[in-house]
Amino acid sequence: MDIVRWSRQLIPTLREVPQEAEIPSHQLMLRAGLIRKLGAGLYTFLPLGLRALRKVERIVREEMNRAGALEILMPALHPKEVWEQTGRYELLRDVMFKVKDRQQREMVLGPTHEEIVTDLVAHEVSSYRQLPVNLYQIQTKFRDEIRPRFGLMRAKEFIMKDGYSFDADLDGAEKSYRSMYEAYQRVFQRCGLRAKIVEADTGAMGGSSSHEFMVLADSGEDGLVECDACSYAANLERAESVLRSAPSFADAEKDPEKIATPGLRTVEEVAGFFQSPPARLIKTLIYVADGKPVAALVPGNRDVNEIKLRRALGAKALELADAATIARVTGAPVGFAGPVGLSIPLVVDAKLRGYRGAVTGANEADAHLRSVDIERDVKVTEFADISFAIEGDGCPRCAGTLRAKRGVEVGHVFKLGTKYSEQLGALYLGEDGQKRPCVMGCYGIGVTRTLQAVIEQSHDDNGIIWPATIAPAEVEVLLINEQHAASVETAGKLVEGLKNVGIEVLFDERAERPGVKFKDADLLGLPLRINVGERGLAKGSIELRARHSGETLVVPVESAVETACARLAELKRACAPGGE
RNA sequence: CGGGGCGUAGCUCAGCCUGGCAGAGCGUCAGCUUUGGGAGCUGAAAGUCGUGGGUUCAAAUCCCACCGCCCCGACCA
Repeated sequence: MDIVRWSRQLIPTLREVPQEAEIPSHQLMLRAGLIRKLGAGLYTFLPLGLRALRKVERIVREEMNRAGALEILMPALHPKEVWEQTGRYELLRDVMFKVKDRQQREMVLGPTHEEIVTDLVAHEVSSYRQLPVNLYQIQTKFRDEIRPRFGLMRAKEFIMKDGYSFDADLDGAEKSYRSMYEAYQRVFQRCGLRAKIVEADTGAMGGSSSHEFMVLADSGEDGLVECDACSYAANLERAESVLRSAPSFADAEKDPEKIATPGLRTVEEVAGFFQSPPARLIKTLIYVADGKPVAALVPGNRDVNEIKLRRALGAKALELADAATIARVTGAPVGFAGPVGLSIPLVVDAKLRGYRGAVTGANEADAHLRSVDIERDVKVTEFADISFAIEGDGCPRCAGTLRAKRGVEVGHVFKLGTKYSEQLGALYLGEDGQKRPCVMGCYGIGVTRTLQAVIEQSHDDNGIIWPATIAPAEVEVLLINEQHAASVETAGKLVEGLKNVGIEVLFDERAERPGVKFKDADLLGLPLRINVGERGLAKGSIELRARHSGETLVVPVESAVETACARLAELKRACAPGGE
């Protein structure tokens, strides 16, 4: 273990909040001198930031190895052709950085590595005797994000642990998935993170199912719901929900009636006019799916979930229709579309089943219909779940109620099936002499994002509060007056003593005023701090202060190392996975 | 890509509306004083005012174009 002397380090702390940073974790990483920006989504790790990053990586490695995964390192630069084999060159076209070599060969900077690892396994694995195999790497990924933001949370270049399992059959793949799922729980616990596991959509990865590991935070980019009674939790992209009671509205028995609503287009305006809750309205949105117009109907208080809609339609391309298309299809300007009399397919949200007395557009400028009965008046092509769940919906698994939260996705595990192994020829010869594709899983951890998520979840007004397991150093020794000889001597001995028992020490021996050093110590947030000063030494003692609680112990100099050691062990235990 | 904001000293920002010597606080450097929660005094260094063009006797300030950064949205393993 080494000693970090503040005065000989590069720890450029900032008194003020940099203009570029919005959320606490980003501000604190900059202020504590952990990172610096080169450009949008591009960051340099300074020495202390790198130390913390390496600790996260070490935890990830240890848990991957424990679970039997094998570390490899693949290229970040890939020939374009590998990506064309699976069709993902097209699919991920916009997120990939593309470059050419001197011979004008087209290359991409890898945004992920399914194709590359599967190609490897296709060449090197040929028998069921070699399975299962689980390979991972910790490597820099490149994605041309539409909008990098929040520092390391969404960067153009970031470090990711990506792992891939290859099994002979579904049972084996299930076991591999389970084992990674459990390894991930351990990883995040050891990083001091509380990660919520949610059911997730598989997106461009493909595959059958997946779970995301979410760190709850208001600044999180993902919406999710969790049940207040059972363990159900899901990303909003995927979340199902139920209505506890069928809504009933006024005038349900009457026939549809056209009402003049001049200039009223939005749900709020129309709901206000009818003095009804937005839920009484039926929103009719015109989409173009694979070139053909369709109408999607959802309750007025909900939004269309385009992922669900695309799945319901089985469409490859899906986008909102433009104003001209809407006018052609509905005969009315934007804002007055309704389902009655439309001749295009109508996909109706399942939550609209039994809707009576609803208000819809009349397919005519400045007019709406009231007393619409979805079953009686609308030619429903298909009922399907195509809307987002919202706070207060019923849980699909129990009698509980769903709560809406936001989270940062720090890990994602997928069951991939045989999509990649078939396309890239990752086949093995079974016991029976038959060739079969490997059943795959893939598993990602955003390493740099995880580091920042820890800070987002663990800080106060004064600065970072590092979990003991990933702090850039474990104990800060703060020399209050560097001109007081006895203090200097004692601090020096303590630093040596801590080092000798294997503790990582940051020694703040700068010629700064005490206040400056105290403020910097809180900002940087190492778990324990030892203040060595004249006042304490007069009584033969130092102060041992815990960053997370602010609790300060007065400890005799002789037992300072021992006490610090014991305290640190406690703090580390708090991050240990259950049962250890 | 659409909408909004910003770009002046290392950092945070004022000055711009109403054109006329480029400023403050913090930081840095030197000296003195001070030493338990971002000290005090004295002095100093430090800016092509994002870039280019235009208007004007004169542009940080007005106009045009471009670049960069941040936020919201769309999008996203």
